[in-house]
Amino acid sequence: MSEQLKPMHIDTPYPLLVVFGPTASGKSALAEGLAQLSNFEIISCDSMQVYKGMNIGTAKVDLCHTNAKYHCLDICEPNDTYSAALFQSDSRYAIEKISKSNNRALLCGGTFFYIRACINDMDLVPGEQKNNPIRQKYESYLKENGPYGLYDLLKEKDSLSASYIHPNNSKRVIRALEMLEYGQSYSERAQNFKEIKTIYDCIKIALDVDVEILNKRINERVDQMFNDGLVEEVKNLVADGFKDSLTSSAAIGYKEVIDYFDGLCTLDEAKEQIKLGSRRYAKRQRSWMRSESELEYFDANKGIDDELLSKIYTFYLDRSQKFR
RNA sequence: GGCCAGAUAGCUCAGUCGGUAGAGCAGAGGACUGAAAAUCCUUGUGUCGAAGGUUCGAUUCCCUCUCUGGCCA
Repeated sequence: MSEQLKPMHIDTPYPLLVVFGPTASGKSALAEGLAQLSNFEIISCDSMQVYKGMNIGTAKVDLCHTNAKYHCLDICEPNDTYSAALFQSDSRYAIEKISKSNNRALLCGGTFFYIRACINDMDLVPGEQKNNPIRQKYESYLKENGPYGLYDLLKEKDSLSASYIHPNNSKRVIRALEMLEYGQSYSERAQNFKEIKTIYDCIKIALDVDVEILNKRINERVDQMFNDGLVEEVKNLVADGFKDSLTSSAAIGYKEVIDYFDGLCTLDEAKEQIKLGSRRYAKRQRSWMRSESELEYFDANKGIDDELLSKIYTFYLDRSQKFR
């Protein structure tokens, strides 16, 4: 506990460049462009691009057609259960590696929670997703007593933590109960969420695209995914037992195609659902970005051109002086 | 041409035994510490198709018209 008082800091030869932006805003193109421009190595911060074989639907870069260095891509099987905690250690390991070769780390991806887990002074309480007897216990309690029954249990054991969580959010309620069994209280942490500092020197930027323009790009991108063979990709994954996975099969673009395979909707309906799901995802990302501190916004309505690239690169270099 | 059924929120539709209306979806805003592309919360005023009539009062009843389905010719 006393160690928590002084924030951890890890030195890197250059400050990290952290790129925020909703899905389809051009983050990947920006990262690729900057890697061509300077000695950046890219750490993908994306909860779905970590899985092998999920390429088209996650808009993953084609590693055969780039000489940029990427990390945290294709690091596990679709049936594995990856998590923020695993990403925390994987991404920090990548930063260490990049630093040793005296390159610059560029974090880029849509899973902002993963970015937070990486750069912030966040220690995560244990919690296996699979074969976890504690979770199984509370999940069956939920089944028997309903969300409010479960919530009452948390109120009994730790009323302060309960006050931070909505009764309907059973996933979080279970997690809070699980944390208690490890001697940790959700509330103790929740009180300090806003105060947590980064452990690296970071320069955070965000790509800004008008909603109407972004929605149009999302629609076009989804159409392109289908042209590129998304259905075939999902079919292959399903043949390998994809549907039993806990996390990866819930990805936008995948769950909808599975519904189509299961006869729950037409292919056109699946496509529309993917567009809708992507739009709503972008909305959640925008909401997250608004609460993210020290974000420098760049207009990306016209896409990623050389002008924007050099503008952002210059900004990064200028801001880097601050850390010297 | 005749008969029937519709026309209400961006969409699909409820409803008002006559006192100007509400759900789902979409949209908007938000939360987020080992599932995060997940999970969860908040948010519904619209010439109730148009004109006229009855009435203290009509989106609701009556009449005419327009449009959309369906059926019969």
